[in-house]
Amino acid sequence: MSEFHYNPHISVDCVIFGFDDEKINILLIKRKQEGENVYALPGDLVQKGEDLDVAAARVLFELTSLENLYLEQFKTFGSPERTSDPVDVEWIKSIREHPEARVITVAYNSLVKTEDFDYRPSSFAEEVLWHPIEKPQKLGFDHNEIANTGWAMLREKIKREPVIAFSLLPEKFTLRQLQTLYEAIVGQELDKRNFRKRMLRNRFLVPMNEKETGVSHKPAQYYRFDDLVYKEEFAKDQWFLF
Amino acid sequence: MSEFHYNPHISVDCVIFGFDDEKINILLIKRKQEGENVYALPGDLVQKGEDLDVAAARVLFELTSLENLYLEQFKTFGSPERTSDPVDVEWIKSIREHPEARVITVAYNSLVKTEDFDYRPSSFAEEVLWHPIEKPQKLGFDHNEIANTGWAMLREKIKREPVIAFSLLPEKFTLRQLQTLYEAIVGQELDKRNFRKRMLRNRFLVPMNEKETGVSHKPAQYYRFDDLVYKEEFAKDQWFLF
DNA sequence: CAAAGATAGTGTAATGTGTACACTTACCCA
DNA sequence: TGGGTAAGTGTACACATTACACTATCTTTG
Repeated sequence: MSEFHYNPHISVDCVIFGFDDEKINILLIKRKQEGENVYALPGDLVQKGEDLDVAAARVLFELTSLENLYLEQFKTFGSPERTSDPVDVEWIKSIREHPEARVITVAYNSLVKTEDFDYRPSSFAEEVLWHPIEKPQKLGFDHNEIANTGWAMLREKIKREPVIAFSLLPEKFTLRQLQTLYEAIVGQELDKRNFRKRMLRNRFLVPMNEKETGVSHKPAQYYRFDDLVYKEEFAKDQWFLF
Repeated sequence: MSEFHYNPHISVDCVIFGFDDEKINILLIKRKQEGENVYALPGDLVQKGEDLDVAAARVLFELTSLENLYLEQFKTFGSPERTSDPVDVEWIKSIREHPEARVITVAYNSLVKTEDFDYRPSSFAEEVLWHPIEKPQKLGFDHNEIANTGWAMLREKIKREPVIAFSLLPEKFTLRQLQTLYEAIVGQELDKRNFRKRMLRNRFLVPMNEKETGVSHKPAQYYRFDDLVYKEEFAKDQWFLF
């Protein structure tokens, strides 16, 4: 796809969250410049006539082969200086015709089930990796600010609408996985009995006819998230808050 | 200021909220086109080298002469079709050199104390008016979508961070005014005693040595909002939720 | 095959929070 | 001075949150 198809002034960047049964990670791409590694968020210029949400979904699809992911625009970054670091300018020169142009970027949060994820090389990513959100990592452009803002927005949002957390879990999961996920998000340990009590009164959490196998302790019940029950009964209510 | 100074691809639009002791209004501008009135949100193209937040503050200042208003970016609208209604195209032609350009707009919510407000004519507004947020009004471009989204975001935000409501009230106010404001925002009546009980346990709400005068009933105590006390003691806590 | 190791799974009592509800007070005005 | 009007006040009940310790069930190993 030639640059002719792109709007050189607008890009999208994606903060893609995944959960590895222990902590929250974000997906970074690595670009190679003269031996030094520079990490960045996946993103791309918006194409001419392309809607913003579509552009973000396209970036995600090119990277993960996944469609219909949880995707939410959270903020637009437009500082005139945001792409003027010399290292970044050099990188832009290597891939675009108008490196001097001011680019405003619309940032999106996305949630993926790690089990579904199988990344493939893409036009803008030489290498892709999961990076723990809590571990500092210098990123190119203003991507540190973007990632930090996205993470803060996600934590706020999940308090208000905890159901989006299920986008980070496999189809079947144990209550222990669910609790670990919430602990990773709110950043503190939660009481097991109270957590279960609150969760299990939500009817959209349905037990499956299946238990863990191959574990050297009492096997856990598998549950699934029933989207229909949620929409029918809980859509308007706030069902619990931390 | 000539168009030379503007970035023809990015604009800001402001949803400006005010409270008239009864209901919430938003500030609209009226443009005159061949006798028919078309209403729109105040907004403008972003200038070259101008930060987005600065552009929004500039639009507000040009319209209200007020600075340091509550101002929060809430969403960016970038549908390729958003400025293609014939009536809007005609309007754009009359004020800009490149009417065909795709313009992406960054939308901001703003809160003003109506008492401070004294609008003046500006380059983009022939006439300015307060319009009740609950009363339907067709707006140009995609401004209905923008205003509705802004209102929804404000209502959500104020549940999480109720303190921003004080940006809509005068320096001194009664608890009745405060309650009416909350009722306008949440869209339902609240119990007087419970409302007071919850409010008065917040130490940043401080009674003044002053009461209402000239009312034909028991005069109400005036209160003020103490920003310092709020920041010191309540910044990290959620102090109440509806 | 029995015991040890590991995590799943369970209930209750105390405290705190939200909700519903009706009368008295203080001022103005006629 | 009495009537009109909105301000201001407290209590009882229901519900939600919190703190906390033992038993159940599986695998592994000696």
